[in-house]
Amino acid sequence: MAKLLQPEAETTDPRILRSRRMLMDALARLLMKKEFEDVSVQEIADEATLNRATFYLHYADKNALLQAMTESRFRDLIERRAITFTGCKGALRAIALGVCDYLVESTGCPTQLSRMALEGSIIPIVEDMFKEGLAHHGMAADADSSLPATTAAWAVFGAARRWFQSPNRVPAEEMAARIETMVSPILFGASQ
Amino acid sequence: MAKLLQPEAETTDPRILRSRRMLMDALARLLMKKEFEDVSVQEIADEATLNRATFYLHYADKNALLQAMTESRFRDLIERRAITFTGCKGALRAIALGVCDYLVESTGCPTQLSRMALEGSIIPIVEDMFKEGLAHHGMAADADSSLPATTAAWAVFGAARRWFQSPNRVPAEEMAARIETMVSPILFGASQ
DNA sequence: ATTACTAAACGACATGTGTCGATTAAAAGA
DNA sequence: TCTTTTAATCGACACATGTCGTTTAGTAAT
Repeated sequence: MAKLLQPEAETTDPRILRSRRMLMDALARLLMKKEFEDVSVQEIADEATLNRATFYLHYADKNALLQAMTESRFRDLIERRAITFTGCKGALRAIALGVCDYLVESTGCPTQLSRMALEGSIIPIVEDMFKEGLAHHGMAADADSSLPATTAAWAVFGAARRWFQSPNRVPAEEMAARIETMVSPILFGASQ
Repeated sequence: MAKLLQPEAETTDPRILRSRRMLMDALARLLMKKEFEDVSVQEIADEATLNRATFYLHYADKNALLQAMTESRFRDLIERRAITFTGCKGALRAIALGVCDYLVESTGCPTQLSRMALEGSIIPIVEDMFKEGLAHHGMAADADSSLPATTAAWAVFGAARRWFQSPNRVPAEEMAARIETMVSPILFGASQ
């Protein structure tokens, strides 16, 4: 495993940003035609009109690209909706709805999801939002407050994933409400 | 992807059982020396004193073997403790403790866990236990009762995983109790 | 014991993976 | 403008992956 270029987005070099954007876009385009497992690094590089070696300057393998792409696009969706977890229940529902909608609009076929490791990119983001919200709400952001954040994030993702893969889906809004009901005791305590 | 032999354990042919057992044991031995990512199918086959092609008769790739091994060993642990989810809170705590202990005793180094997809094998088992328990408890095992089971399973695994990766772990028993407190409203409703 | 069945072994193949060193070219500062 | 820096390209390499057809040998039933 050779070292990559700038670890994350912490760069302003237009060449780096351009290459990463093109790789993500290329993968997104390929995923509309075939399954992730059947996409090779060579194909991604070709689709992005980049050399295969350039791919490895940025990502360790195609899974790392998938992770980065998922993270970037999920962040976009959250930002587009201007969701901030203020620590209220409504925000929890909005986040759950965001996860549901993201799965629908990003993953063509539900069967694909099972083989893709999206949890690694989505859950940490949701977790951070919960942590921020709980900190804003007065609770200190120590290890005690971050355990519920982690647990709630996994619960939300697991529920949304299950919903997305179920044959007859109820509307996303209804699912988000049910997730809120189930998950809010984790964050706010069983009393509320 | 060629088709494999008997889909799962539904075989009595001693040759098949022997090969699978040897492959799982070989992988377990190799994981004590190096990371999963650095283990090749050839190494696994050599360690198991089997031909590499024989590996592919049983598993699609090394991830599939890891999944099968994890599932088998986690089931063993549950069975050894004779845990049955009767629908009571105590059973939930026992299951949470089982997941915590499994992570400790099966995964050498916590950093390995992040790159391994164990959730795919552990969560479904926990989920099934929850479903069974809820059904026993009178609730019908329809889609409505299985959503909490899924959600709770993800929550338990996420919390246990976080605990396992944290630097200064509290005792597993204490963690199991905290998981029980957080997760039980998902299964039993926020009222109880 | 003979037979039918089929898992395991073996060698070989095309393709994909990850890395390397050397070269070219684009970005940014003097 | 010139210079420095470093990303991108290119060809090549050793190795891993997944599959195939054939042969060997273990299993189970007659």
